[in-house]
This record gives sequence, structure tokens and C-alpha cells, in this order.
Amino acid sequence: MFEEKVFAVLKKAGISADGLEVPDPRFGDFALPCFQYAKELKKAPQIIAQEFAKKLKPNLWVSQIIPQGAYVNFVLNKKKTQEYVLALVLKQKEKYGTNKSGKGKSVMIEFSSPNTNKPLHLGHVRNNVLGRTAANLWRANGFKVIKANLVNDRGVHICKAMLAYDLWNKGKTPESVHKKPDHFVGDLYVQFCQAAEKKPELEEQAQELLRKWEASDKKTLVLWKKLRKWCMDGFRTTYAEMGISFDKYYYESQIWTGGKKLVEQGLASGAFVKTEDGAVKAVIDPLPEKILMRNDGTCLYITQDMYLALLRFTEFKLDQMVHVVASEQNLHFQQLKAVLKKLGYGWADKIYHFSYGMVHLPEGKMKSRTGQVVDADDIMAEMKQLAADEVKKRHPDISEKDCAARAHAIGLGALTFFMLRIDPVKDLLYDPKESISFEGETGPYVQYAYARICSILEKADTFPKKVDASLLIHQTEKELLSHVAGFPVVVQDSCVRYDIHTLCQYLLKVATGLNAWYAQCPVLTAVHELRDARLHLLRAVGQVLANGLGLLGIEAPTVM
RNA sequence: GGGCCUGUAGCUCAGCUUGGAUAGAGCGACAGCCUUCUACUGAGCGUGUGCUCAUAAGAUAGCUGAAGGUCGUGGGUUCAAAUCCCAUCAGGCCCGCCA
Repeated sequence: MFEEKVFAVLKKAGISADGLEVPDPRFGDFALPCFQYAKELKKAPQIIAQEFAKKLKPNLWVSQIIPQGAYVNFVLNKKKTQEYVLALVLKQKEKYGTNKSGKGKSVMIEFSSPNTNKPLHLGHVRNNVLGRTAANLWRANGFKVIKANLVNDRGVHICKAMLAYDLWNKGKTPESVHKKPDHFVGDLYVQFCQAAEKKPELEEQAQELLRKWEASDKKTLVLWKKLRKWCMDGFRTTYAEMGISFDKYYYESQIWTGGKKLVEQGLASGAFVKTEDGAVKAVIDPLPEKILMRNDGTCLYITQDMYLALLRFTEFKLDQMVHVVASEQNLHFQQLKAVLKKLGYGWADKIYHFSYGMVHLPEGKMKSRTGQVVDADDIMAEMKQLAADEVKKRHPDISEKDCAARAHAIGLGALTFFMLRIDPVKDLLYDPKESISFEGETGPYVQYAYARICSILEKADTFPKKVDASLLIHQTEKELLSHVAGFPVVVQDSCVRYDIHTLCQYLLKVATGLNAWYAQCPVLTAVHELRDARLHLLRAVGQVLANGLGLLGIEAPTVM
């Protein structure tokens, strides 16, 4: 926010610099390392720093310029900057932190992408929260965002659940067995897999059913639609619980044959070649070559993705297409981009695979097939229960309704924050107990900081219009203010670099800063002007926490 | 066999893109603090279930302090390497006419 002020000072003295560092606050607000000039000027960086410091003139914004070793440190005018930041936050409110850099551009974020043969699991939770936050961040940076969900509703795995229904569960419905509908279908799938281990011929039957589906066999389609609806109904409930929504749904059943023309086109132009046995492949050195169409002329997963990409880029004129998909598909997306480029589509470069690692539990790995997955609905219920226990411990007389609302905010907040706070590229160890803790680097810790602020503001009763920000001279409140000032940069960086976890780290820093300040600087009992200034600071910090949590898709309860 | 990713304190993680001032957090364990907002107890007021004051001991959703490190290992580049390059070890993922 204030970097330009320092640049202005440098420019006036005729010193060119590419960038400044943000040093330890003890040294100053910005630092210019002088190593870079040593070669050119043929002097030791320490001496250069001394000379620079003499040449540079402080101004209204930059109050001190101090050489220190090989660095020139700049100290900003606290009164000026603090006043500016406070006023800005209180004026922009929920818009504070956003910018318009993406104005007129649009981006599609595809995430979640469930299969209609089983409920969402823990991995989907990570996917969902990453996708949602990515969408929020792009929007905060001024982009038009389209949240898309690609539903995988066709394929042999779907037929397996259908077969299990037909063979052993005819006539049953989710209602009749009191199950959430997607769980009902998931159980069918597990039942099939277990049976197929003993009777391998079942696999062949599933293939046969898939052929019937592909031939649009009436009875098969009726069954398929029934199971598909159950799954989608179940997903809707889960999404509602998580607070996830989409602007656009794509169904594989509707697009899976669409890529055929693209393959033929590429074959004609020489981009693709035929294999000996009549299939079509793309040679995309240095990546492994990729088969695009079977020798019977049917399409594959990648063919469908090619078609879908074309569909999207023509319909929406996208400036960026983000796929939130697990890291196991890294190669697939590399190949997809390479193949599209081979077809001459320049926009292939705008496809970004937002890859993320697996989620483990302390107890060990989760593996599907046997049904040993951690279910999304179950984990959310567990988190809410843990949160409810904590709430009741502290407010024994709370009403069930209030308790449920708080438990939802805290439990889901804990889950979400824990998943977002780690670099997406890394595998993640999810520990429910640790995540719900009010201490440490957790969602509840941040939420709690916000609740404390609300409590104080509530008690303050009045809110002053004008304040003297220069009264905020305590070390902790100066640091807090500089955190507040840093929010817009964090919003920008975590978006362009897909570093959602840096936003989490930032919010933790703000919450910690708030608590440290809170312990040392009383607000309500401070004398008039100081109290007023601190109330403003409090509201500004609260705004930043609320905005930040909002980006993460986490509720900011006013009481906990 | 080949490709991609990860390896930083007992545990969970930042920092690596763009090399720079003593390698940062959190949990845990250790030692303290309690101030106004969190919690306990008491007194007074109120009776719009809250407010004010005080609090020995103890607690903690808060705070402070100290402890804890061959940055997987070995080499190289550089004035300077957790960061860049090479090799190597360990773990994960991928390499299908599956999705």
C-alpha cells in the first residue's frame, strides 16, 4: 500500500530499484538491500547503504531513512499511514481488500466433480473448500467468476451400482431404508465390489449393462435416471450444508461423445495419427503419447475433456479456466493442454490445473471399494458434534437452536480452515480434534478473535466518527495496523499464485496480533480520545477478519 | 524402468517462484501472568438473565518467557544457499484403447 511512497523517495534521489523487502519491524517498514549495486559501483554494500542514506530525503510519508549494514531501512510516518489505513478500511467495509485488476475478464473454476455412484468423501471436502476459496479470491480481484461442477454420471462404475440394485435390492428406496439417497447408492456400489471379488463374472455383466446404456436401452435408462437423481439429491444436501454453490452444471452423459469431431479434425490436419490397429493417438513429446479414440470409434475421457474445453472457451470467452482436481491427474492435464495446442487452440495456455494432495487421517489411509472411506457428511457431523460439546461446556444453558447454529459455524469453520491452511500441493493429515481447538493455528482461534472484537464493540455502545489515529503508538497496535494494511496485497498474491494457505497464515497473524494487543491495551477503559482511536482499530481489525474468513467460506460468528 | 511432487524442532506446518540482516509459527512439554472485554467465585444493584465492583486459591477458549534445528544426505555455483544446479536416499502420486 505504501511501497510507492518509498519508491518516490528513491526516484527523487535518482536511485533505481526493482523491489523492496519487508524487514523485521524493528528495522523499519521497508528495506533496500544494497548488494545489487555493489558490482556496478565497485564498493562494499555497507558503504553504498551509507551513501544512499545521505542522498535520500525524508518526506511527509517516509519519516526516517536509516542505513544499517548493507541495507537502507525506511520508516514510514506512522500518523499519516495509520490514519490512511483506518479511514480506508472503515470506508470500504466488506470491500476492503478487493481490487479491480480483473475487470472485464472472466474465469471459470471447476471443482467438486462428484461421481453419481457414491457420496462425497473427505477428499471432496478439500476439493470443495479449495474451489470455493479460489472462486472467492478471483472475484475479490475483480474477475467475473463462473463456478462449474462437472458431474461424472456415466461409465462402468455407475453401472455397477445399477446392477447391484437390479440384482439384490429391487424395489428398495432410500426412504424405505431410511438412508440419505447418495449413501443408499454408495452402499449399492460397495455391495457390488464386494460381491465381484468372489464372482468375477459380475464385472462382465456390468460391462454389458454399460453397452446397453450406451445403446440407450429404455429400461436401463430408467434405472440410471433413478439412481442418478438419488445421488444428486444427496449431493445437494451436502453442498447446502457446506455452503457450496455452483453457477453451471455439466454432465458427462451429455457431452461424452462430443469430442469425436475434434479427433477427426485433428486426424485430417495431421495433428493426430492412426495406430496400427486403427485407434487414434497424439504424439506429444516429451509427454507419453495419448490415445484419443478407440479403434471401434468410441471416445475416451480425454476426448470428452477436449470437447468440454472447446465448449467452455467458445461459450464464455474465458481468460482463465481453473480445474480443481487432485494431483493424481497431473499428467492428464498436461496431456490435455498439449493435445489442444496440437489442434492449434492458443487458449489451451489459459487452462490451469489447480492440483492438490491427498487427505489422510491419523488412523491411517482411507481406501474406497471396501467402503472404508471417510464420508463428507460423517466428518461434518462429527465436527459439529465436537463443536457443540465445546459450546455447551461454556454455555450450559444455551438453547438447542443457538447451539446448533454456533456448532455449525465453528465445526465447519474448523474443518475448512484446517484444510486450507496447508499448501495445496502437499498431502494433508486431517486431525479433527486438533482442528477444533480454540488454541493454535485453527479456524476457531480466528473466529474467536472476531467474536471478542464484536463483544467489545457491543459493550462500547457508541462508535466515534472521527479519531486521532496517531494516538495508536503502542508497539502491538502499530503492528496490528500494519497487518491490516497488508490485507489487499495478500488477497492479490494468494489468488495469482494459488497460495490459499498464505491467506490463512495471514489471518492467524492478525488474530494473534489482536490477542497480543488486547492483552496489553485496554479499549473500554482507555481515556476518551485513545478509547475512540482503539475502537476504530478494533472495528478495522474485525472487518479484515470478517472479510478474510468470508473469502475462506468460513462464518464469522459474533458470539461463540 | 521413466515422469511429477514432498522431505525444515518430538508432532503438524510457513519460508523455496524472485539466493541476502540471528531459519519462522502452532501443538506438546517447562516456567510465569490475569489487566477491561473470555471463564470461575463472592458482594452490591437490577430483574429487560444483565450491569458494577472485588477476587484467596484454582482454572483457561487469552497473554508472556525460556527450551527445542546436521533445513533428508553428499557435492557444485556464489561475496552469500533452506532457497539455484547435479547426484543420492526415503515417502506419495502417475505412466490404460479406465475415469
